[in-house]
Amino acid sequence: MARWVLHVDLDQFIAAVEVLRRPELAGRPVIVGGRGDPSERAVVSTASYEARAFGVHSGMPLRLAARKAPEATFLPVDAPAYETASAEVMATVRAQPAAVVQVLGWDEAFVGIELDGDDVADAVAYADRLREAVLAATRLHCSVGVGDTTVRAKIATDFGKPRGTFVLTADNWFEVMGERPTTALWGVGKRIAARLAGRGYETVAQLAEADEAALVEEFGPRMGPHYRRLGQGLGATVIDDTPWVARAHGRETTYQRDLTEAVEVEAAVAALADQVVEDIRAEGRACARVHLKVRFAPFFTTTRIRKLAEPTFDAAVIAQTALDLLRGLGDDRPIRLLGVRAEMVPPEGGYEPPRTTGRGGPAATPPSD
DNA sequence: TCTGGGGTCCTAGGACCC
DNA sequence: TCTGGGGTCCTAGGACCC
Ligand SMILES: Nc1ccn([C@H]2C[C@H](O)[C@@H](COP(=O)(O)OP(=O)(O)OP(=O)(O)O)O2)c(=O)n1
Ligand SMILES: [Mg+2]
Ligand SMILES: [Mg+2]
Repeated sequence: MARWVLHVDLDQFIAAVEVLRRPELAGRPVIVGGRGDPSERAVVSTASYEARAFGVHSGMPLRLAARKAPEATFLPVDAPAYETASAEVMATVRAQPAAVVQVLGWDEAFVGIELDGDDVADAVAYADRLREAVLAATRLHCSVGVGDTTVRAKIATDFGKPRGTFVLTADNWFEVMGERPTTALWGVGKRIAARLAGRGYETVAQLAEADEAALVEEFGPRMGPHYRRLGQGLGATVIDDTPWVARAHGRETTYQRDLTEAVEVEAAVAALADQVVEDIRAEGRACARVHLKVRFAPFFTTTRIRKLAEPTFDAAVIAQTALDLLRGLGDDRPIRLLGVRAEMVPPEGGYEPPRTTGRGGPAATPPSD
C-alpha cells in the first residue's frame, strides 16, 4: 500500500476558458485582465502561452503587456464563467476512484490516493487518467504533479506543464530542486528569498541544510524551521478534505479616475459594502470586523480594521464603519482605490482545521503546531 | 509600464489583567 | 512600593499565492 499526493492545475486556466467560447482565438496570444482595455489601470490576470512567449505574465500592467504583445487579444475578467468551469473541473476530480480532494483555488487541487503496491508507475497512470477525465469533461487541459508530500506534488506540477505529468519525491528532490533558487519553492517569494540570501542561503539545497538557529533568529520560532522543511520538500503526506470555511469576503476597486469629492467616496464605500453583504449573507455568517483599504495617489496603500460591538449583516453599518476608519486617517489626498472587507464571525468551535494549507497563506501546512 | 482583485496567515507591540 | 512575567485581546503591517 502506498500513499501518493497528486496536484492538479489547469493550463492557462482563464485564458483557456475564454478560448473555449471563442474558438477563433485558439493558438493566438490572449491576455485576460481588468476590463479588457489595455489603456486602463489594470494588470494581466493570465496570458495564454502564445502571449507568454512575448514576456507577458500574470501581474504585469496591461499597458506594458500591450507594448510587448501588440497583436494580442485583450479580454475582460469574467469571474462567474471561471467559477462555473472550476466547479465542473472539481466535480471531475472528485469523481476519480477513492480520491480525497482538497481544492486550493479556482484551478487547482490536491488529490490524495492510496494504491496497492508502491510502483510509482501506477500513480502516474492514475494521474494521466485524471488529466484525460478533466479534458473529456471540460475540454480543458491540465497538468498533474505526483509526489510523496504536498510540497513536492505542488512543485512537480510546474515541471509537468503543459499537458503533462511529473514525479517529484524524496528520490529526486535534490537532483531536481537542489540548485534552484529558493523562490522556486511554494511560499518563498522575493522578500523571503532576499532575507535568506542575506544569511547565505541562495539555493534550495542550502536552505535544506541551513542552521536552524539562524533561521529562528531571522524568521521566528515558527517560520524559521518551516522554511527549512520547505527546502527539504517536506509537507503533509495525507490530504484533508474537510470543506473550506471562508474567513472573510471583500470587494475593492481601483478607480480609473481618482476620487476627490466626499460624496463620491461615500457612494463608493456604500456600493462596496452592499456587495460584501451579498457575499456574507450567502455564507450566512455576520461581519465581526470591518477592514477598510485605501490607496491614496500616487501609490500609498493602507488598511484599517475595526471590530464591531455587535456582528452585523447591515450594509449601512459596515459602510459607516468603513467611512469612519477612512476619516480617522485624516488624509485628503485623491483616492485611487477603496476596499471594504468583512471578516466573518468564526463558526462554533473556531475554524476547522485550524490554519491548514494553501489559500495563499504561508504555503503547505504552515507551522500551526 | 506604473502598478487588479480575490484571498490567507504570521509577527509584533500596546493595552489590560492577574 | 517597585518590578517582572505571562496570557489574551486588539490593531497595523508584511508576505505570499491564484
Ligand atoms: N496573479 C494572478 C495569478 C493567477 N490568477 C488567476 C488567473 C489564472 O488563470 C488562474 C490560475 O492561476 P495559475 O497560477 O494556475 O495560472 P494559469 O492557470 O493561468 O497558468 P498555468 O498554466 O501556468 O497554471 O488564477 C490571477 O488572477 N492573478
Ligand atoms: Mg493553472
Ligand atoms: Mg493554479
